[in-house]
Amino acid sequence: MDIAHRTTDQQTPAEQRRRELLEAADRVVLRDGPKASMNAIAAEAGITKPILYRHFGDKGGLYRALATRHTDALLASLRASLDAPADRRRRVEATLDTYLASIEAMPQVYRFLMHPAEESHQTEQGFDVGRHSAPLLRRMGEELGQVIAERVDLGPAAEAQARIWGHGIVGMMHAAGDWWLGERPCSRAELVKSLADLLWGRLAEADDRPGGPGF
Amino acid sequence: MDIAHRTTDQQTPAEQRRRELLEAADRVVLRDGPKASMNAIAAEAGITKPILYRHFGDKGGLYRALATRHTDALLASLRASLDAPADRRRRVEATLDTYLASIEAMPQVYRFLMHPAEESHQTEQGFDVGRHSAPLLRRMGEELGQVIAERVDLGPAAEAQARIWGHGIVGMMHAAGDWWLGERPCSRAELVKSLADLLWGRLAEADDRPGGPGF
DNA sequence: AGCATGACGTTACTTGCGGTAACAGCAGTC
DNA sequence: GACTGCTGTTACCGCAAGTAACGTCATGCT
Repeated sequence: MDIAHRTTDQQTPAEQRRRELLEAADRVVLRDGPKASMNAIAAEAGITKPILYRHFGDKGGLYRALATRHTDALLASLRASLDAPADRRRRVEATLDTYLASIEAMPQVYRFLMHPAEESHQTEQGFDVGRHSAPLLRRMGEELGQVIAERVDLGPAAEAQARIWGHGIVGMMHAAGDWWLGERPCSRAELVKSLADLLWGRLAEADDRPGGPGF
Repeated sequence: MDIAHRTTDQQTPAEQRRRELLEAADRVVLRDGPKASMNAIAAEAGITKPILYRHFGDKGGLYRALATRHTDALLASLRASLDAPADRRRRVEATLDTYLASIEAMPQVYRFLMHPAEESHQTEQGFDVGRHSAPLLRRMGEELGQVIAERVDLGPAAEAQARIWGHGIVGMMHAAGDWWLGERPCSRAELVKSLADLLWGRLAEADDRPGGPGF
């Protein structure tokens, strides 16, 4: 009685098993969202709970492993867009579009990554507030900040500025994408163009409207 | 035996009670974060669970009531900054600063509003993905989009553009603020200035750095 | 061979939370 | 005085996370 067909024989059975479990978990999370239960995941994998716990420690561990996989994949495609040989505006638009296309194609994955619904029975309160935010946003922000620092000449205090911009731009992309995905008020291309325009300072350039409210 | 000192006698006991319960819940959520249990909240209010459920239906109802209170408060102060009589750059900076000052002053509240950790025992999967995002972001985005549409002359397709920008800018502010609150890499004033600079198109103006990586 | 180690797997349990009966006191009110 | 409606209670259900204790088979060491 052998396993039906293993993808590659070139790795330890433990790693192989872990991959299988992660893939099963993936299927369940894609189907049920972040509220997928450990029982359900175990059942999907054809086993029972304690094995999951032996492999991943706790639910957070499993989810972290899943998130890392997807995050890595998304970051890889973003890096590709960021590294395309074109002028800055083109690269920015390509990156925005890549991100939006990804979340559009896999909304469940996106939702899982952004709202992990964490819970640790013993979180200390107070100082490390922001830590619970979706780690994907942080990673993307840091990454983009680094790219900006490398490529754009920002004068003094460039380092700090670049990081701020990285996180800010990622947040802009994320929030706009989240809203767009829910309401679909326009095409993806329009959204990309509008966001790029925003980054290109069109808010500052535009005139006031006649008869402003404050006067 | 009278209640110690009631704020106003001008309301029905039911409303009065509801306010008291919400204040107790507030205290617990501020102390324990979003994972505060209904038991704990009930205990803090000096009563037991079923009363909470009679007043708020379920946990989501209570949290929604709490969130609405805080969201309204934050939006009110943001509107004040947005309406200050000054030029656009000043208003933008004032609004950013107001937001950041708020989350800096009440990080627990902020965390609660942004990560409600919702759960409904019967969520349908698929179409309404983004719905679970923090409603505060949506409200702020819509609000800002409206303000932009009212005040800024954007030519054709102004409506759509303004909403996109509203959500985008709010997302930028949020993500940058979240990161900043966690790492405190610079002063609030510096963060405000950098973000305003980003919105003012300094990313587009800046030169490439000598020796870009692509070539 | 004999035996220890350790991965894989199970059943059955504990704990804790959201949520819900079912019941008890105590207004007002016709 | 009984009816209504509010306050409050204890005690329970269902369910999910996480754990304990046990069984089983392969491997490798002496």
